Amino acid sequence: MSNTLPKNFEPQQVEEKWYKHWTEQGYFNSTPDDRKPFTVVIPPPNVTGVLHMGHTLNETVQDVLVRKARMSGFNACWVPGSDHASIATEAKVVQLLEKEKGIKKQDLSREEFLKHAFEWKDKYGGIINHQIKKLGCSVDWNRVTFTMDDHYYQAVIKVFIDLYNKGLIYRGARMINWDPQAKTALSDEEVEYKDIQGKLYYVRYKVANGAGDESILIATQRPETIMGDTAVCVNPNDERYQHLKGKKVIVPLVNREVPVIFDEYVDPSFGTGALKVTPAHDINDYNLGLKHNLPAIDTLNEDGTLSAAAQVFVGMDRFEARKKAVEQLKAEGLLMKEEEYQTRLGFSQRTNAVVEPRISTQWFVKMREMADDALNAVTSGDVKIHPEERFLATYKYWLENVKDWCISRQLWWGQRIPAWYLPDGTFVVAATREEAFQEFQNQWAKAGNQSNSTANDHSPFTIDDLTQDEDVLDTWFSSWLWPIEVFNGISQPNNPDINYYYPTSVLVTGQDIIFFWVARMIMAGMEYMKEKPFEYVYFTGMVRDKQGRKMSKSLGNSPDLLELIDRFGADAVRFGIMISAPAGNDLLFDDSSCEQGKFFNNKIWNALKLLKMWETNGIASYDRSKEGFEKATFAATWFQARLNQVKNEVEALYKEFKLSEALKTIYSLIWDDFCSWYLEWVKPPFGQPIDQHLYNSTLDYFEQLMQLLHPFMPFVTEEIYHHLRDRENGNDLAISQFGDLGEQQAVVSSLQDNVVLLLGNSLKDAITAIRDVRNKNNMKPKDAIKLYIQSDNQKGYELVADILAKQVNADEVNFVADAVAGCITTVVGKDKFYIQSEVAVDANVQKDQLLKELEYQKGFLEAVNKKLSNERFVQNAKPEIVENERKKQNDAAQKIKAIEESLATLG
RNA sequence: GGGAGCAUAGCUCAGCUGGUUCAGAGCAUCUGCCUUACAAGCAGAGGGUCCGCGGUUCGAAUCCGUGUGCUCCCA
Repeated sequence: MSNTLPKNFEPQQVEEKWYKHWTEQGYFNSTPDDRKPFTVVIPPPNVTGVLHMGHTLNETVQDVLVRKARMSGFNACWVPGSDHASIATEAKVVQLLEKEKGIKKQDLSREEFLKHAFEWKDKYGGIINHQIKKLGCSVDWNRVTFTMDDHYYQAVIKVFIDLYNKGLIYRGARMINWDPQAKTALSDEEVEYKDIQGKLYYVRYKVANGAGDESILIATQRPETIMGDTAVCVNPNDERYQHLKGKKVIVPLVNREVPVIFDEYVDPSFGTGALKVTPAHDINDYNLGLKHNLPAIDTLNEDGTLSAAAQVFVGMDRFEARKKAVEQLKAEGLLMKEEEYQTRLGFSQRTNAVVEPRISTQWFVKMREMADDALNAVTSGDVKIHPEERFLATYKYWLENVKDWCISRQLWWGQRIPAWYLPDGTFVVAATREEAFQEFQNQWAKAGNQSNSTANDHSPFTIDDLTQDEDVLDTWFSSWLWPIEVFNGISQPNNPDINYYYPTSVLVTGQDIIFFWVARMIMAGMEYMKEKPFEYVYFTGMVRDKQGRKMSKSLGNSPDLLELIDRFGADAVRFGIMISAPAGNDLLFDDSSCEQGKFFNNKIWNALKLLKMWETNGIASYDRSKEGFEKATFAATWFQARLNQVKNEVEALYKEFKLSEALKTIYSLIWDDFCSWYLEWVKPPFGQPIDQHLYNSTLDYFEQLMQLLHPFMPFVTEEIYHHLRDRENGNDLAISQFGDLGEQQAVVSSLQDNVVLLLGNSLKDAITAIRDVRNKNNMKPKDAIKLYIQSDNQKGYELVADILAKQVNADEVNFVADAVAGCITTVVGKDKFYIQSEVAVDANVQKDQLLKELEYQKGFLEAVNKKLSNERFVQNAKPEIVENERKKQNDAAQKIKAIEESLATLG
């Protein structure tokens, strides 16, 4: 331990040193034992991504909870890992291959592409882990899991097969959301809707065999889909179109005759009341088509260009085709009107391409039953959501209205769907080609095709005829197993880890993935573990910039985490994000809060320096009477009481997940109570030795404060912990247990905590009031005063008189029974303080102040009197309330008396 | 269109089951201090019709209704 501490706290060296030490000691590694587990699984970030401020918030919250649990007797286990993020990663790999190596995806085989993708993953996947380390996260690095690890891959396949066998997965042609850029299907949740200024086109459809120019006017937003029209629909009650019953109309551009159908679905007041029906390209039209048995003509290719079926504009992009279609309709005199129209369009969450409703054969999960289980888990209170009021309703609504989940993606990066096809299109679901072949044979045999010899393979197909489904599974179809499979719970059911760590304790995540992930994890948990995956879900808010804008790459308003850590230190960044993060609310993040954290580091560091200086100056052991001891150690007695009080407050705040409040409370305890009050109270005169009791107590308190703060700011606290006292190897704050430090209180006092706290408050109030007087009267800090106290509680003030004298620079403190002439008076509560000074004072200043106070107290008293004279109040209010009012009445009267007396002495 | 939430000091927010220890905190502002832990600091101070309007109540920032404004989710 050295006394040559640097002027300021230097985070860079300290952080690296401690993180290395903690991990080398294995403090973050967990294996099952007799203690209760506290399990957290990290929401796996995208493997190729970097941590943004949202992650920073999430990881910090988790680390706070995990460290707190580790220090509270739990076997804390925090599992890190990452997600393969199929669409996002594949898009990135495709893009980079083209840019860096000039390779196109279509020129690669599946195997070649995957090889590139894994290379990419190995190269960039480490960034996230590095960032998590830099932040100080206490994750178990022995448990790093990736959603494409072998065991995880197998688990996903196993679950797919199981759900298929249970009839919960099916394959079929449905209207799905198609991303023409990524060329894959999307789930409903992957589509984001935005308000767009569009146009409504009024197009004339001629009536077939109609008299002369007879036609029907149709309003559409998508004239480029006209070629796919297979009917025109009107409301059966619409007077205007009764005459069209049984008639046909001619679709423009392609001149196809289609029927006019009648359905109440059509809103007669919208547009012209006539709707063109394009079953292949609109979900509502699709449903109408099913109902009326209409053909669906798919006029689009998978990349969003027009297909041969469109007959015109073939190969043209859909938006280009829209322009052309409008031009041509105009030329043909069929376009009657264009009008501006506010509409909502679906965009792909990943590529931001306009999503195309498309009929396509995909794999789906039936959600109804599993959704019910997931709903029960939450409504029964088994899984508790924080903050509940905000998210419970959203959660319920989604689950009650859940639709089947489209899980197939036309991509290569991900778990390949374990379905095997024969050339005729029939398929089986099986983990391997061999199993699939066996299954086919069984089916073939069962169907009565008994082989006529002893040979076991007489089916008309060979194993080489089998082809595997080309598609992979939605990323979330693997993520939903996360809390189970990070402990190998699917691949090796009932292993010791899963039995010990599951269900996990708390899931910390953003509210934006409540459906994608949280709800589905609960489903998977209930389905495969018959138990919830976590006890609590804690939703953090969204991190926005100072102006309230969402942080995003395109706006460039998201700070780089490593750079922030570089500038402020990890503790300061953690402080910055936590201090501005009220539970569940969005938070406006600004660098300045990190700066505040840095200042805080420095403040603590300087308190350490002060203690080191005392050590150098010497420690004295005084012999004292009991009274003398209590007097000398009042500050310590008070701080002990205050510390106990705050510890309880913080504990309560943790229980409610009010982490930001907890940090504020600790911050204020350290800065205000410890540094500003306590240390000043016990500080010996310059160069003098400090009382041994006080010194030891101060060390104890400092230790406990560091322990209290450690979950939030692990590095600086660990560093200081080791500076405070010499520690044996293995005695580190990171694994210290709450309650173990400072249990044997250094200062034993006969005074009750609440008495001490009250007296402490009076002392603080008196100091502040007297300092205010000094300030207002322009006294220099060096100008000493003489102080006279007139109080009912002389005994109490005697105990703290030395502190008071020091804090207000009084060279004399006396107790008096009457007003002292020639003094400035200040009234604190019922007590009067007379300040005598050499400096000439302006009586008006304090007179004004006293008058102001008098006015307030009189108004206050009047209000109380009014209340107490109200019979209905006295009758109806609770007795203790009335009693309290009487007390207030009495207090106010006394205060007024004290002030008036003081005013009298001023003349 | 359906649902949820929010509105308190210049800014960001606390205020649990209604009652002047309830009108608060942190930033920001102003004043005075380079006091040998810390000027990245210390000591003080000022600042609010608790969004508008109704209601319930002895009593409303708090409960109810309504209007306005904002945010989010869903179609």
